[in-house]
Amino acid sequence: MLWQRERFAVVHPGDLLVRRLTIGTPLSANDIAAIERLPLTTKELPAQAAIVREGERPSQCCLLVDGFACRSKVTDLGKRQILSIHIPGDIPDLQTLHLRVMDHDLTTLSPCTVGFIAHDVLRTVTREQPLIAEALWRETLIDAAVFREWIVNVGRRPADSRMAHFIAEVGKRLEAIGLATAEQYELPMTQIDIADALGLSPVHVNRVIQELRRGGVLELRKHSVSIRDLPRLMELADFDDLYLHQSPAL
Amino acid sequence: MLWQRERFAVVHPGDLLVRRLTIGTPLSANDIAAIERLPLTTKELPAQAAIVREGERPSQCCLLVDGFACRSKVTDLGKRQILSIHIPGDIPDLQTLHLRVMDHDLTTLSPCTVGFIAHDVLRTVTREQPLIAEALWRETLIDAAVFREWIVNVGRRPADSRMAHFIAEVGKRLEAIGLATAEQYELPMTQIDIADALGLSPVHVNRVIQELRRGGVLELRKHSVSIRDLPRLMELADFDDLYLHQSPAL
DNA sequence: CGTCGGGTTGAGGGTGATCAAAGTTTGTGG
DNA sequence: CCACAAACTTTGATCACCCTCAACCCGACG
Repeated sequence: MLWQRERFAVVHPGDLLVRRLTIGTPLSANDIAAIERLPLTTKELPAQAAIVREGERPSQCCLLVDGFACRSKVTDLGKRQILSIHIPGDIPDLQTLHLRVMDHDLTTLSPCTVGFIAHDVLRTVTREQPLIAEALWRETLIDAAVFREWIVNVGRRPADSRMAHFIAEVGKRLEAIGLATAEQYELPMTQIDIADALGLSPVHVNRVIQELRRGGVLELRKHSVSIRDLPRLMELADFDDLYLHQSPAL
Repeated sequence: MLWQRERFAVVHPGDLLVRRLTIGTPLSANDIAAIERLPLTTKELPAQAAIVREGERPSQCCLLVDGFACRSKVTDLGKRQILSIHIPGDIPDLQTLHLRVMDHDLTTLSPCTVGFIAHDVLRTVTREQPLIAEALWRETLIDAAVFREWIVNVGRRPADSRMAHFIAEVGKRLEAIGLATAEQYELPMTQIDIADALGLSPVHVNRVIQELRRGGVLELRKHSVSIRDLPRLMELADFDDLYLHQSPAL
């Protein structure tokens, strides 16, 4: 992943945020300037590091500048469920701005660069510039739309379809930020992680991957995804990218 | 449900909204007045009526004044997944304020009274009074928190536990608005609906209900839930109400 | 009284879980 | 650079949870 870190090192984290927010909401020059002025302290984290944990009351939000992270919960029986995957440009704990206590964990999947923005600064800006508030609000709404699709995925799709949907979603989102082509991307997750994201056992995930490989749909080897037959994948996945709301709000 | 409709008929829908929003966010008298001034057109709907459908671009949000509703999606194989249950005081399509196109359906479960608030009015108010925006934003964040818990529920809990969790959640939320005691409430859902909410088959839902009944945990008969052993239910459900964020934001 | 939606029951099967062990890759320290 | 450990992947065998199909029952309602 080193190439990736270096690639993003040249991008100012504030720019990353501006680029992201202006996709959905038309911001004024004034708004954009305000976002760029946001004080941001960046930090490097190793893989598998906790960014925030369930029960904590953070006083800042985290902008993922580089690397992959995920949100997860653990049941009383010790089973882990991954709730979402996060990629550069995401603000995976934006909800802490208005929900004080974390109801789940946020963890890095790969080595990450994260930028932290203090809640009080963010709250001041959003109160003074309503369009910034709306742009951020919209981000959390897209988040929720993805959660909804995941409920459908784990609730109603068979394992192969579930897997295909997951691969399609992550690919689509990486493509939107220029980190993937339609058929090839890096995914720093073990089969155990994928199992936790899909609500399956690791053993079954392994078998599904092999089945998709044999079927010529996709290759999935050591953190690298290659889609061999995109139409088949999409059909198997029952994938409709509407829920990602990647086109502008208006 | 008639007693319920009459009960709520005396409450002005605007009050319902004020009461709900002030739980989480401290609003000024000015804010409260603005909310009460919001023009609201109410409408009566029968059970099983579509309020908004996937693909539509509504120009208003819907405040559920009385009755039950749910959000759902259908896969290409025709399987339905219910994404959330909504009770009086909820604004189940608040996300349409910033995400133009609906990515799922919103349907009544019982006869409902709904109040509609135009997007443009809502947008004006939220831009002028940031605390109202924050209060509404917070509502959508709690929504998302519930979605997350549902991912865990369908992804990682066995059928009986899943059922128990669902019953516990709805009870807890109804209790918060004074529509249920801890052990008794009305739930206008068929076993088919419950199956679609839990990602199970109707037949299996039936068997799980019987098992819980025999075990003395709960009764569930024709739209009426009676919890016989609340501690057992909670334990079985692995239920922690943290994710409902029912205590104030601050 | 007949119909219809919903609940209940039984039989049989399949998807995916669990358990266990053997490969394989990765990383680390000597 | 090699040796070793740890983490991850793969495979096989067995099992259970839950699904499907099909029939029947029941109460509500026209």
